[in-house]
Amino acid sequence: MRPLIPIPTTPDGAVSLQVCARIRDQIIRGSLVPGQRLSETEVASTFDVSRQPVREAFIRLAAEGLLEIRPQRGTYVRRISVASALTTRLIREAVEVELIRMLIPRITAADIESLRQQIAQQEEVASQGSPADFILLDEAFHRHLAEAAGAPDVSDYLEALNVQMNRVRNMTVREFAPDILVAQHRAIVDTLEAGNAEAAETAMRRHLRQFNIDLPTIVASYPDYFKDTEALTPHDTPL
Amino acid sequence: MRPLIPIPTTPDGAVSLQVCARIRDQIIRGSLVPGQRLSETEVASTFDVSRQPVREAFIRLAAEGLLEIRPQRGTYVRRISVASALTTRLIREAVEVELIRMLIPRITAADIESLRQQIAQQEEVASQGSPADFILLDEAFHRHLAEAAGAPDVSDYLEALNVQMNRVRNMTVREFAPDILVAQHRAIVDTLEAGNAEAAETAMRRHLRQFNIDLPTIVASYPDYFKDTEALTPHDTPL
DNA sequence: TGAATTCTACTAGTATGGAAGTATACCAGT
DNA sequence: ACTGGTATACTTCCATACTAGTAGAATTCA
Repeated sequence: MRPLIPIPTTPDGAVSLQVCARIRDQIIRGSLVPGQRLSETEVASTFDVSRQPVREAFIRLAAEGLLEIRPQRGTYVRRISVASALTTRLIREAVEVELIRMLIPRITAADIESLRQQIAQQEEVASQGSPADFILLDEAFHRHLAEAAGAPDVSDYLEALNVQMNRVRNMTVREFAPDILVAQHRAIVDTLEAGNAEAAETAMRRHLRQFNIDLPTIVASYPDYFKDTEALTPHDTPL
Repeated sequence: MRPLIPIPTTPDGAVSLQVCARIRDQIIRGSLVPGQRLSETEVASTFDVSRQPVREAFIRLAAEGLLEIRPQRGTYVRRISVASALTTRLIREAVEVELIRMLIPRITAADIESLRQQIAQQEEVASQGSPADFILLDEAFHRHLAEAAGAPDVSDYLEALNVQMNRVRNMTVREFAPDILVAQHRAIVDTLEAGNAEAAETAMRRHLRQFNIDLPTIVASYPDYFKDTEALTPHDTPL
């Protein structure tokens, strides 16, 4: 089995939570690959703790949809469901479009400026940074949109929805082309600055549907990281 | 402490999951009230199992947002956050409006008929059934809309989002006026049948914003079932 | 009387042993 | 060669004992 990367001091509270955080990180960043087996005993000895906290960490991660516990059989890193990735993307599009609508009448010049600065940062990281770094900036961008729209809490839910999609992005370093996303971000800000509601909505939809364009290639490259691969007939028409 | 209702045979698999399911049910149906304390030992002896499976059930329920585990202190039925209830409602509105848009071009006569039948059932239950029964019918109605729109999986996510809102409905039997909701359902179907996209969208928004109208009264009646009560300045304008 | 302190009875968290179940390798019989 | 049974080495799950940390009552001291 592919070894777990050893701990570099996680100064959290309960051991169970520390283990949970570390494994979650490794799954999202892709160093634990979908389908891989994780044994309670093995992880316990790796982290040098007893089995119980590991078990509880597994339960939490299973609840988050990152692990799959098959009773008396084994625990595995959950494969990414294509169907649910498509569904969460659809939900995200609906919500972000709504945010755009709320945003149009109340966006300020300061917002525009801040967003442009973020895009500049994204441009740098896009050329030289890792996908994980870019994802952080991307989330910050969308979070700013939600805040400016007057519904900051929404981004918490959106980011939770995005976990599976981010796993995809992180494991496909090659196929991942962040510069396209940066350009789309810029298009969104341009239309927002112009106060053109319809164009902004379209720009946002096009941006989020990029995922549907990329997904088939990725699934073809890493078929056994996914399940439900037959679901690849996205219900949305390309904008 | 208010006693837990003893088990009436839950034929599931693992003990941990049985306990989890029973407690979840009691929280959602309101027989375990927000803020109430739940001791691992006490629950364990009530269900006549050891502490460990109870503990694991608690972890699951905490991940679902139904319990709050305060380390070394105690475990409590989570109070309902007004802020997050408002946020989830907003998200739901965005998604259901998107479903309406997808639905308009593809809805069939059979769909309309089925929806009307469901409304007839709702009318019966509204006058004599319990909130829990009505909620089931309500969810079925919205699920049918999602299926007809070609995105059946969306309802799974929506129902998960709705858990906290349903807790509110279940504990407020008095204030709960399902006949208003039935009328709103009928308005939605009417506009859908007419093929009027804009009107259907408006009808759906009005329907879902009913929650924002009801919430202040409910919070005033049961203040200590909530936290964040100061968040009660909903960001949406009444349609 | 009042305030600080210690003691006690809780709590959740962890460690460990063993029970029940599953998959696989091995071997016997056809 | 192939099928069927069995032993074995796993797995997750549950029970129990113990640790550590918290809240509050009782006690002590000013």
